Amino acid sequence: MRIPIRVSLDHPEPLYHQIKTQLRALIMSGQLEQGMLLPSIRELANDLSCSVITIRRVYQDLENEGLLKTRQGTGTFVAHIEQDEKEKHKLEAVIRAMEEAIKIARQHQYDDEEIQKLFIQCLSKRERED
Amino acid sequence: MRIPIRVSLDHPEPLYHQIKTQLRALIMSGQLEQGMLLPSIRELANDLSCSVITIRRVYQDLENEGLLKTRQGTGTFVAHIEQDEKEKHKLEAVIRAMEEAIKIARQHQYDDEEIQKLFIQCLSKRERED
DNA sequence: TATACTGTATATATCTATATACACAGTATA
DNA sequence: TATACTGTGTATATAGATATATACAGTATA
Repeated sequence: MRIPIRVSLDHPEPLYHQIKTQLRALIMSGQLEQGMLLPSIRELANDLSCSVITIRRVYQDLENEGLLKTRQGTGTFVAHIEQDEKEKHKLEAVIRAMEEAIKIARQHQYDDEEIQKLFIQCLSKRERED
Repeated sequence: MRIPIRVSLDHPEPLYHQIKTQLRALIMSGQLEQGMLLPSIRELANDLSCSVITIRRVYQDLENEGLLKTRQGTGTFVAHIEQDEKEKHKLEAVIRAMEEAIKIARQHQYDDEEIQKLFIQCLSKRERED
Protein backbone atom coordinates (compact mmCIF):
# COMPACT_ATOMS: atom_id res chain seq x y z
CA MET A 1 0.00 0.00 0.00
CA ARG A 2 1.10 3.51 -0.78
CA ILE A 3 1.00 5.92 2.16
CA PRO A 4 -0.55 9.32 1.28
CA ILE A 5 2.02 11.68 2.80
CA ARG A 6 3.08 15.00 1.27
CA VAL A 7 6.11 17.02 2.33
CA SER A 8 7.30 20.45 1.25
CA LEU A 9 10.97 21.39 1.37
CA ASP A 10 10.52 25.17 1.51
CA HIS A 11 8.45 24.78 4.67
CA PRO A 12 10.22 25.92 7.86
CA GLU A 13 9.02 22.81 9.71
CA PRO A 14 11.67 20.07 9.76
CA LEU A 15 11.13 17.21 7.30
CA TYR A 16 11.00 14.42 9.91
CA HIS A 17 8.39 16.41 11.82
CA GLN A 18 6.15 16.89 8.79
CA ILE A 19 6.26 13.18 8.06
CA LYS A 20 5.75 12.19 11.68
CA THR A 21 2.72 14.46 12.09
CA GLN A 22 1.04 13.17 8.93
CA LEU A 23 1.72 9.52 9.69
CA ARG A 24 0.36 10.01 13.21
CA ALA A 25 -2.78 11.52 11.71
CA LEU A 26 -3.21 8.52 9.39
CA ILE A 27 -3.00 6.14 12.35
CA MET A 28 -5.12 8.15 14.77
CA SER A 29 -7.84 8.73 12.18
CA GLY A 30 -8.04 4.99 11.54
CA GLN A 31 -6.91 5.13 7.91
CA LEU A 32 -4.09 2.73 8.83
CA GLU A 33 -5.45 -0.21 10.80
CA GLN A 34 -3.92 -2.00 13.74
CA GLY A 35 -1.41 -4.68 12.72
CA MET A 36 -0.89 -3.28 9.25
CA LEU A 37 2.62 -3.56 7.82
CA LEU A 38 4.02 -0.18 6.85
CA PRO A 39 6.32 0.29 3.86
CA SER A 40 9.98 -0.34 4.65
CA ILE A 41 12.08 2.67 5.55
CA ARG A 42 13.81 2.44 2.15
CA GLU A 43 10.55 2.26 0.23
CA LEU A 44 9.00 5.24 2.01
CA ALA A 45 12.24 7.20 1.78
CA ASN A 46 12.21 6.62 -1.96
CA ASP A 47 8.53 7.64 -2.22
CA LEU A 48 9.15 10.91 -0.38
CA SER A 49 12.55 11.54 -1.98
CA CYS A 50 14.34 11.77 1.33
CA SER A 51 16.90 9.82 3.29
CA VAL A 52 16.33 6.44 4.93
CA ILE A 53 17.60 7.92 8.19
CA THR A 54 14.86 10.51 8.23
CA ILE A 55 12.17 7.83 7.88
CA ARG A 56 13.87 5.70 10.48
CA ARG A 57 13.75 8.57 12.94
CA VAL A 58 10.02 9.00 12.30
CA TYR A 59 9.29 5.28 12.82
CA GLN A 60 11.43 5.25 15.96
CA ASP A 61 9.77 8.35 17.43
CA LEU A 62 6.30 6.94 16.76
CA GLU A 63 7.33 3.62 18.28
CA ASN A 64 8.38 5.49 21.41
CA GLU A 65 4.91 7.07 21.44
CA GLY A 66 3.39 3.59 21.26
CA LEU A 67 1.88 4.00 17.79
CA LEU A 68 4.18 1.57 16.00
CA LYS A 69 5.90 -1.77 16.62
CA THR A 70 9.10 -2.51 14.75
CA ARG A 71 10.96 -5.82 14.40
CA GLN A 72 14.42 -5.85 12.87
CA GLY A 73 14.55 -7.89 9.68
CA THR A 74 10.76 -8.03 9.43
CA GLY A 75 9.30 -4.56 9.28
CA THR A 76 7.27 -1.92 11.08
CA PHE A 77 3.61 -2.40 12.08
CA VAL A 78 0.75 -0.26 13.35
CA ALA A 79 0.19 -0.86 17.07
CA HIS A 80 -3.14 -1.13 18.85
CA ILE A 81 -4.47 2.14 20.21
CA GLU A 82 -7.59 2.69 22.30
CA GLN A 83 -10.48 4.38 20.50
CA ASP A 84 -10.69 7.04 23.24
CA GLU A 85 -7.11 8.00 22.69
CA LYS A 86 -7.65 8.26 18.95
CA GLU A 87 -10.66 10.54 19.34
CA LYS A 88 -8.80 12.71 21.80
CA HIS A 89 -5.80 13.10 19.53
CA LYS A 90 -7.90 13.92 16.46
CA LEU A 91 -9.85 16.67 18.17
CA GLU A 92 -6.78 18.20 19.80
CA ALA A 93 -4.79 18.24 16.56
CA VAL A 94 -7.58 19.91 14.61
CA ILE A 95 -8.34 22.48 17.28
CA ARG A 96 -4.66 23.35 17.59
CA ALA A 97 -4.48 24.00 13.84
CA MET A 98 -7.60 26.15 13.88
CA GLU A 99 -6.43 28.22 16.83
CA GLU A 100 -3.15 28.83 15.03
CA ALA A 101 -5.02 30.09 11.97
CA ILE A 102 -7.19 32.35 14.12
CA LYS A 103 -4.12 33.70 15.91
CA ILE A 104 -2.49 34.64 12.62
CA ALA A 105 -5.67 36.27 11.32
CA ARG A 106 -5.94 38.37 14.47
CA GLN A 107 -2.28 39.31 14.26
CA HIS A 108 -3.16 40.78 10.87
CA GLN A 109 -5.95 42.86 12.41
CA TYR A 110 -8.88 40.97 10.96
CA ASP A 111 -12.01 41.01 13.12
CA ASP A 112 -13.98 37.88 13.96
CA GLU A 113 -16.66 38.50 11.38
CA GLU A 114 -14.12 38.83 8.57
CA ILE A 115 -12.25 35.76 9.83
CA GLN A 116 -15.35 33.59 9.75
CA LYS A 117 -16.30 34.79 6.28
CA LEU A 118 -12.80 34.14 4.91
CA PHE A 119 -12.68 30.69 6.47
CA ILE A 120 -15.97 29.62 4.92
CA GLN A 121 -14.68 30.84 1.55
CA CYS A 122 -11.52 28.74 1.95
CA LEU A 123 -13.56 25.75 2.98
CA SER A 124 -15.91 25.90 0.01
CA LYS A 125 -13.28 26.27 -2.69
CA ARG A 126 -12.01 22.73 -2.40
CA GLU A 127 -8.84 22.24 -4.42
CA ARG A 128 -7.95 18.97 -6.05
CA GLU A 129 -4.90 17.00 -5.00
CA ASP A 130 -2.68 15.64 -7.76
CA MET B 1 7.96 50.90 22.40
CA ARG B 2 7.62 47.24 23.24
CA ILE B 3 7.06 44.93 20.29
CA PRO B 4 4.29 42.35 20.89
CA ILE B 5 6.01 39.16 19.71
CA ARG B 6 5.58 35.74 21.32
CA VAL B 7 7.79 32.73 20.66
CA SER B 8 7.55 29.16 21.84
CA LEU B 9 10.60 26.95 22.18
CA ASP B 10 8.84 23.58 21.92
CA HIS B 11 7.46 24.59 18.53
CA PRO B 12 9.03 22.77 15.56
CA GLU B 13 9.32 26.05 13.64
CA PRO B 14 12.78 27.63 14.02
CA LEU B 15 13.01 30.57 16.40
CA TYR B 16 14.23 33.13 13.85
CA HIS B 17 11.35 32.15 11.57
CA GLN B 18 8.70 32.61 14.25
CA ILE B 19 10.07 36.06 15.04
CA LYS B 20 10.42 37.04 11.40
CA THR B 21 6.86 36.00 10.56
CA GLN B 22 5.37 37.91 13.48
CA LEU B 23 7.42 41.04 12.86
CA ARG B 24 6.43 40.96 9.19
CA ALA B 25 2.79 40.73 10.24
CA LEU B 26 3.18 43.77 12.52
CA ILE B 27 4.62 45.80 9.66
CA MET B 28 2.24 44.62 6.94
CA SER B 29 -0.82 45.14 9.14
CA GLY B 30 0.26 48.73 9.81
CA GLN B 31 0.80 48.32 13.54
CA LEU B 32 4.38 49.52 13.04
CA GLU B 33 4.46 52.69 10.95
CA GLN B 34 6.90 53.71 8.25
CA GLY B 35 10.06 55.33 9.65
CA MET B 36 9.57 53.95 13.14
CA LEU B 37 12.73 52.98 15.01
CA LEU B 38 12.65 49.36 16.13
CA PRO B 39 14.19 48.19 19.41
CA SER B 40 17.90 47.49 19.17
CA ILE B 41 18.91 43.92 18.49
CA ARG B 42 20.15 43.62 22.07
CA GLU B 43 16.94 44.98 23.57
CA LEU B 44 14.69 42.68 21.53
CA ALA B 45 16.97 39.69 22.15
CA ASN B 46 16.68 40.37 25.86
CA ASP B 47 12.88 40.72 25.62
CA LEU B 48 12.52 37.39 23.84
CA SER B 49 15.25 35.65 25.86
CA CYS B 50 17.26 34.72 22.80
CA SER B 51 20.58 35.59 21.22
CA VAL B 52 21.45 38.89 19.59
CA ILE B 53 22.50 36.97 16.49
CA THR B 54 19.05 35.48 16.06
CA ILE B 55 17.46 38.95 16.08
CA ARG B 56 20.13 40.24 13.74
CA ARG B 57 19.27 37.51 11.28
CA VAL B 58 15.58 38.48 11.42
CA TYR B 59 16.33 42.18 10.83
CA GLN B 60 18.71 41.31 8.01
CA ASP B 61 16.25 38.96 6.29
CA LEU B 62 13.46 41.54 6.50
CA GLU B 63 15.80 44.22 5.17
CA ASN B 64 16.50 41.97 2.19
CA GLU B 65 12.73 41.75 1.68
CA GLY B 66 12.59 45.56 1.70
CA LEU B 67 10.59 45.85 4.94
CA LEU B 68 13.39 47.36 7.05
CA LYS B 69 16.25 49.81 6.70
CA THR B 70 19.22 49.45 9.03
CA ARG B 71 22.11 51.87 9.63
CA GLN B 72 25.10 50.73 11.64
CA GLY B 73 25.56 52.70 14.83
CA THR B 74 22.07 54.18 14.55
CA GLY B 75 19.44 51.45 14.48
CA THR B 76 16.83 49.66 12.39
CA PHE B 77 13.80 51.40 10.92
CA VAL B 78 10.55 50.39 9.25
CA ALA B 79 10.74 51.03 5.49
CA HIS B 80 7.99 52.43 3.31
CA ILE B 81 5.74 49.81 1.73
CA GLU B 82 2.92 50.36 -0.75
CA GLN B 83 -0.57 49.87 0.62
CA ASP B 84 -1.37 47.41 -2.17
CA GLU B 85 1.52 45.22 -1.17
CA LYS B 86 0.44 45.30 2.46
CA GLU B 87 -3.12 44.23 1.64
CA LYS B 88 -1.86 41.46 -0.60
CA HIS B 89 0.49 40.09 2.04
CA LYS B 90 -2.15 40.19 4.78
CA LEU B 91 -4.72 38.28 2.79
CA GLU B 92 -2.23 35.71 1.55
CA ALA B 93 -0.84 35.04 5.02
CA VAL B 94 -4.28 34.54 6.54
CA ILE B 95 -5.56 32.35 3.73
CA ARG B 96 -2.43 30.22 3.90
CA ALA B 97 -2.99 29.64 7.62
CA MET B 98 -6.65 28.76 7.10
CA GLU B 99 -5.90 26.33 4.28
CA GLU B 100 -3.33 24.64 6.49
CA ALA B 101 -5.92 24.21 9.24
CA ILE B 102 -8.46 22.83 6.76
CA LYS B 103 -5.87 20.42 5.37
CA ILE B 104 -5.15 19.04 8.83
CA ALA B 105 -8.85 18.69 9.65
CA ARG B 106 -9.43 16.77 6.43
CA GLN B 107 -6.41 14.57 7.11
CA HIS B 108 -8.21 13.60 10.31
CA GLN B 109 -11.32 12.64 8.36
CA TYR B 110 -13.55 15.48 9.45
CA ASP B 111 -16.17 16.51 6.88
CA ASP B 112 -16.74 20.12 5.87
CA GLU B 113 -19.80 20.58 8.06
CA GLU B 114 -17.93 19.43 11.18
CA ILE B 115 -14.94 21.57 10.25
CA GLN B 116 -17.03 24.72 9.97
CA LYS B 117 -18.80 24.04 13.25
CA LEU B 118 -15.52 23.43 15.09
CA PHE B 119 -13.96 26.55 13.64
CA ILE B 120 -16.81 28.76 14.76
CA GLN B 121 -16.51 27.25 18.24
CA CYS B 122 -12.79 28.05 18.34
CA LEU B 123 -13.46 31.57 17.10
CA SER B 124 -16.07 32.34 19.74
CA LYS B 125 -14.14 31.12 22.74
CA ARG B 126 -11.67 33.98 22.74
CA GLU B 127 -8.83 33.37 25.15
CA ARG B 128 -7.04 36.14 26.98
CA GLU B 129 -3.38 36.92 26.33
CA ASP B 130 -1.20 37.45 29.40
C1' DT C 1 23.00 -21.80 2.63
C1' DA C 2 22.61 -18.17 -0.70
C1' DT C 3 20.24 -14.13 -1.34
C1' DA C 4 17.24 -10.53 -0.94
C1' DC C 5 14.69 -8.28 2.03
C1' DT C 6 14.19 -5.96 6.80
C1' DG C 7 16.08 -2.45 10.53
C1' DT C 8 20.67 -0.40 12.72
C1' DA C 9 25.06 2.10 13.49
C1' DT C 10 28.79 5.31 12.13
C1' DA C 11 30.73 9.37 9.83
C1' DT C 12 29.93 13.79 7.22
C1' DA C 13 27.64 18.09 5.68
C1' DT C 14 24.38 21.72 6.47
C1' DC C 15 21.28 24.51 9.20
C1' DT C 16 20.02 26.76 13.66
C1' DA C 17 21.34 29.17 17.78
C1' DT C 18 24.72 30.83 20.72
C1' DA C 19 28.86 33.47 23.12
C1' DT C 20 32.39 36.56 22.59
C1' DA C 21 35.01 40.17 20.66
C1' DC C 22 35.03 43.97 17.38
C1' DA C 23 33.93 48.36 14.59
C1' DC C 24 30.98 52.40 13.84
C1' DA C 25 27.78 56.52 15.28
C1' DG C 26 26.02 59.71 18.41
C1' DT C 27 26.47 62.60 22.80
C1' DA C 28 28.14 64.69 26.92
C1' DT C 29 31.76 67.38 28.83
C1' DA C 30 36.49 68.75 30.17
C1' DT D 1 37.59 70.41 19.75
C1' DA D 2 39.51 66.49 21.97
C1' DT D 3 38.11 62.61 24.43
C1' DA D 4 35.66 59.32 26.90
C1' DC D 5 31.37 56.96 27.10
C1' DT D 6 27.19 54.62 25.67
C1' DG D 7 24.58 53.05 22.21
C1' DT D 8 24.23 50.85 17.58
C1' DG D 9 25.20 46.92 14.10
C1' DT D 10 29.05 43.33 12.53
C1' DA D 11 32.31 39.30 12.35
C1' DT D 12 34.36 34.95 14.04
C1' DA D 13 34.27 30.57 16.54
C1' DT D 14 31.59 26.90 18.77
C1' DA D 15 27.69 23.65 20.10
C1' DG D 16 23.59 21.30 18.90
C1' DA D 17 19.90 19.76 15.75
C1' DT D 18 18.68 18.06 11.11
C1' DA D 19 19.54 15.36 6.90
C1' DT D 20 22.48 12.55 4.28
C1' DA D 21 25.43 8.41 2.39
C1' DT D 22 27.53 4.27 3.37
C1' DA D 23 28.53 0.17 5.71
C1' DC D 24 26.72 -3.29 9.15
C1' DA D 25 23.46 -6.85 11.35
C1' DG D 26 19.18 -9.51 11.78
C1' DT D 27 15.25 -12.26 9.36
C1' DA D 28 12.66 -14.63 5.84
C1' DT D 29 12.66 -17.79 2.19
C1' DA D 30 13.82 -19.93 -2.34
